[in-house]
Amino acid sequence: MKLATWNINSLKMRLGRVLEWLTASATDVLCLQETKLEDATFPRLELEAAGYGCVFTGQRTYNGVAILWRRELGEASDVVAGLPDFADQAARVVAATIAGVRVVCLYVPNGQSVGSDKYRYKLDWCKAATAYLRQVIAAHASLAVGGDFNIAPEPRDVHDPALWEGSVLFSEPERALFRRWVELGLVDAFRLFEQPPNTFSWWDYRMLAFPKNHGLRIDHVLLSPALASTCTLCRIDRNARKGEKPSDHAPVIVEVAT
DNA sequence: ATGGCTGCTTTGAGCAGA
Repeated sequence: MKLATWNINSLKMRLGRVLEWLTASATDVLCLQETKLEDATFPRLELEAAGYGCVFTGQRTYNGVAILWRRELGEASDVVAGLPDFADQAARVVAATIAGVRVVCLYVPNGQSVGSDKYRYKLDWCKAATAYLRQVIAAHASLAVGGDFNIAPEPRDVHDPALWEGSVLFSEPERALFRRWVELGLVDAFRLFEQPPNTFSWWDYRMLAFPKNHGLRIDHVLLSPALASTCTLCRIDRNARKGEKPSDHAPVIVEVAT
């Protein structure tokens, strides 16, 4: 199974790009973040016509997550939206079981700046996510968590770690929360393999960040130990950041056996 | 060349993203 995660920064703007990329990359399951669509306007029929099933939870303007999959894989089961035990107005989590794999799609809050109310919300949200992931790990041996985590785990995930030290996306409390998820048993699929240095998943639209490769690796696929033991590839498709009207994020792709 | 923000919103300046 090829499974990927991609913050698409408006699915309305980029549905065509998503469909082209799904076909070209032969992706089986895709987690999307920042769809920015209410459920009533989600392009379910277009996706089904193209051969993909979808589950989603969304809202106007902000947030919104979805999981798409090739319909040959069958139906999704046990669809759950949101974090249990966390009152959240934002649509940031959706989960489903597809072809025997529990797939959790996350959009972690950005946090805006260290010390802000939004940063506090990010830390609280991540603590609730930790409790949720602990439950999901206990219930599902075959688990993939794909998402925009808005956390760069290590200095090598940041183009200029000295510049970013202490900033939102790379502050120590955020990195500590990411380590908690690894301590629960989740495996950062990207680090299972030797990777080209300076591989990132997000580049600011401003300041020529992409051509200068001034990026961060903040989008991740975390795997349960059983699924990680079958993982044969993890890479970031930098090419998807090119061309007309790209998202500011590139997809992260894994291959696992099911 | 991959190029100097983008998408969204009570349509137009301000917010949010990261």
